Amino acid sequence: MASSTRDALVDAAVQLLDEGGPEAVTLREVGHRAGVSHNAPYKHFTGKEALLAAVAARELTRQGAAVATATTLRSVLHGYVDWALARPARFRLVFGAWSTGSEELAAAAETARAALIALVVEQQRAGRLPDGDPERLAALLQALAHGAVALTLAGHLSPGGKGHASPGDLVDDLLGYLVTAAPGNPAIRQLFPA
Amino acid sequence: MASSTRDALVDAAVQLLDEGGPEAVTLREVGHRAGVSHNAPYKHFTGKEALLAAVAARELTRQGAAVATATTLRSVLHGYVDWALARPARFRLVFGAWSTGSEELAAAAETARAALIALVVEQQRAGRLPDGDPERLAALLQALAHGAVALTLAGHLSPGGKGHASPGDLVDDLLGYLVTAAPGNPAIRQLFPA
DNA sequence: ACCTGAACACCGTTCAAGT
DNA sequence: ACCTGAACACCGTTCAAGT
Repeated sequence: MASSTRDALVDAAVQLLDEGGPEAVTLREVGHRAGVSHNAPYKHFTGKEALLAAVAARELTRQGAAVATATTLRSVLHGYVDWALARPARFRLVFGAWSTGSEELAAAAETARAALIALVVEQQRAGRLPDGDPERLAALLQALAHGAVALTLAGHLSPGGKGHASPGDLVDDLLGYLVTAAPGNPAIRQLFPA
Repeated sequence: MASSTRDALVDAAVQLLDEGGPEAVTLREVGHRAGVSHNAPYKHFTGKEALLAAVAARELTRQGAAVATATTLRSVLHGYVDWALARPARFRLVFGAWSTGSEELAAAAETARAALIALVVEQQRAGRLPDGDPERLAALLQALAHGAVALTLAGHLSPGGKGHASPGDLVDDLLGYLVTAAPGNPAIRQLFPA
């Protein structure tokens, strides 16, 4: 209760972001929706970017928590894709260009990364993913999911209805190729016997 | 010579974009650097976004031409990554959120896509890539390269120096997995005989 | 400690006017 | 057809002042 104004400001900022994109997030309108004056935000945040960083950190923290509770690697990646497609403005904000690196945001990103790596290790032990540095394999998976969403949002992925590969499809494609190259594949086991 | 002012405006915009990011691109400074008044741009472009769209289209057109002249799939993807890392502001602009879709930009994207698909088809015929829809495979490759760059620029990829996988490394990783799953791999050929 | 109202500098855009 | 200068509305930020 001590600083409920701060939460109200972040809430208003998220609301405006979803409604009209980043240019709709003005400190004046944020303050108005939070029931305070147009420069009250400066009593809680250094400036506009610090407010947006708080929004991004909260969003990424929730996303990281969702990753931690997920059980399968595929569901994590599909959850990532679904979130980004449903809330494109939040997705762009979280991974946008920050002039000052918020440590809160970095911590949230690290949590999500760790959860993903744990799932990769688990799948590697089951022989369903290739061997090798799990961090690097996790980076490969996240990069593909991220890029597929980003290109889709930018309209640069299969503009026509022909080769209509959705981000979810591409995630499944990659997982399939990795399974093929995994030690659990009998053909691969023959090539590289234990 | 008819509209050299237009080119001067685009040149100035690119220069400002590289120097100080998108917020440094103000119509006033663009006009000043082009040697005209602060609202002369309105005689050549609908508004600021149209000017930025022209910048993006020119950049993507050049990128597409580079793809068309490249000989190997790997060199195309590494060229994409190197360009994005060297000119992050241009990369972000090209794939940013456009409220109005410039057809010039869309055409440039289509050209680059077609060149990439042609290279994929060629590699498939050589048995060095898995079979299947080449458009979809091209989308997979582009999505990975794009996502690896985007996460790196956002600082969300291997922040520590430990699992230091660069975008170029991830591109090579994916190509390696795809080669493993390709018909040219003897183990795979044994599983799926022609 | 938290908030307000006025004020400043800056920017995108419009308009009347010039050649 | 292309350009200029003034003007308008809007926004981020600062400041003096209030409780």
